[in-house]
Amino acid sequence: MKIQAFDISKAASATTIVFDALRQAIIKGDLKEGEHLRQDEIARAFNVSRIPVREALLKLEQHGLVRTQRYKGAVVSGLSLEEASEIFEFRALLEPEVIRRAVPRMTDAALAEARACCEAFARDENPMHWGDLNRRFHTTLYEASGLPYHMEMLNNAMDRIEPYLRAQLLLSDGMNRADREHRGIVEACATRDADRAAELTRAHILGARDSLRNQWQG
Amino acid sequence: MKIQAFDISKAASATTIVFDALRQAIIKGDLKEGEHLRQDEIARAFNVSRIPVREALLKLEQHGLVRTQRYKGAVVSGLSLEEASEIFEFRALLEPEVIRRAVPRMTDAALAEARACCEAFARDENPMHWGDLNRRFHTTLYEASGLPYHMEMLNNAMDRIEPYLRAQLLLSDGMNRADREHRGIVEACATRDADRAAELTRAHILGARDSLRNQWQG
DNA sequence: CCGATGTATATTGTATCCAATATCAGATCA
DNA sequence: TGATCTGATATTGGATACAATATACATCGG
Repeated sequence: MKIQAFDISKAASATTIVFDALRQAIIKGDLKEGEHLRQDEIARAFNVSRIPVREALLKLEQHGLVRTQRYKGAVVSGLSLEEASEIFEFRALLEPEVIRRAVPRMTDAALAEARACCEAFARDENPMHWGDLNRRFHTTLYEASGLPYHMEMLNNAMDRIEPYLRAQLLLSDGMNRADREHRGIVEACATRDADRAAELTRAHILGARDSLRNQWQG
Repeated sequence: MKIQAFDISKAASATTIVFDALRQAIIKGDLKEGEHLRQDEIARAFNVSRIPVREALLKLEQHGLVRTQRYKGAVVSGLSLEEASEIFEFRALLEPEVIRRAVPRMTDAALAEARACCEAFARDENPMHWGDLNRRFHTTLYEASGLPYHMEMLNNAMDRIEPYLRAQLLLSDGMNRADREHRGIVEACATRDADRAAELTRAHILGARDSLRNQWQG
């Protein structure tokens, strides 16, 4: 077999295409908090019937990205400061443990990739990319943990606070500080100091939460 | 208004009815790991079309209770020992922190209800009720935490390991030990010793994980 | 007899249609 | 004038119908 084959059962169904597009739009902030998502409108936009749209909206609701009310439809669900803080605290609980378990099993390739993320993060002028790079950085470091359930929960949590994360990076010092802290975490991993990596990760996340709080409350 | 009114928009849609029923059936073990869930069959059983059934299955998939493949349908998804262990560890990370935050705000009524759960738990002869009572016990203690996101994640985690939890309680000493540990946790809460409550909770969960591992591998 | 291929059936994915409910503008009445 | 009722329209929930795909079985050639 010379042809480039792949598992077609994982190919995109209409539902997943719509879901991915809407998810991106919400996370990236193109669809804003409180905005109504009309099934008919979305269906026309994607040239499908309302059925896959409804299923996509259902998935978005399960992910907490929209809220729906019977016969009223779906609206993009923002987070209060309290709710966002709680999710940062959720991360602050999980991620230190995840990285602690990952450090002993981390390959040099993973470390190299994490460093590359740092570089790209520091160099990239486009704030729209920062969210992605930040996420790739953390995911890269966590992959070796062998804790897929934790990772899934974290990805979900990240989805919900991504707009806040971006806002926080846009602060005067947000970007520089994140960069500094990221490099500290990588170095702790490189020296196989799991406890230190965990503690730095915890401080990194709680610091982001505090800076968010200060920003919002003035 | 003398009539007993309630928010009808929260009334059960066909989708939620089917979802709740299937969720219960999976959690209670009536539907077993690997079993196929045929849309048509379920639709006939509930006397609805396949649309609400599909939406229920989608929700179950998001909760991790079934796995679906395009054009192949949904099967009840069991957990390997590894996966179950990881979820216990997830709980062991979250629940101590949740109870720590709940202790200072816990009302006497909540403590009384938790104690009542203990009593009912110890007295009830029907193992089918133990899972529910165990869950109500923990939920009661956590409610005052003011951490709804954590609670939601925990409820989801509990759903997935409920069959394992029941199996573990059925062990010779499982039930007695759980009862003892529960009472210890309540007393720590009653004396407002948050750190002790957290530590006991952690030990309680990790102990359950270990006993599960021994049972399965031994 | 064995494996490959074609065909029938079962099952899921999606489109279209109808019913139930919400929303909003105008009419009605104090 | 202003609040309430009433219908028209918009929108969602659910049912039915059709298309795409998988699965099981029969057929055929060797």
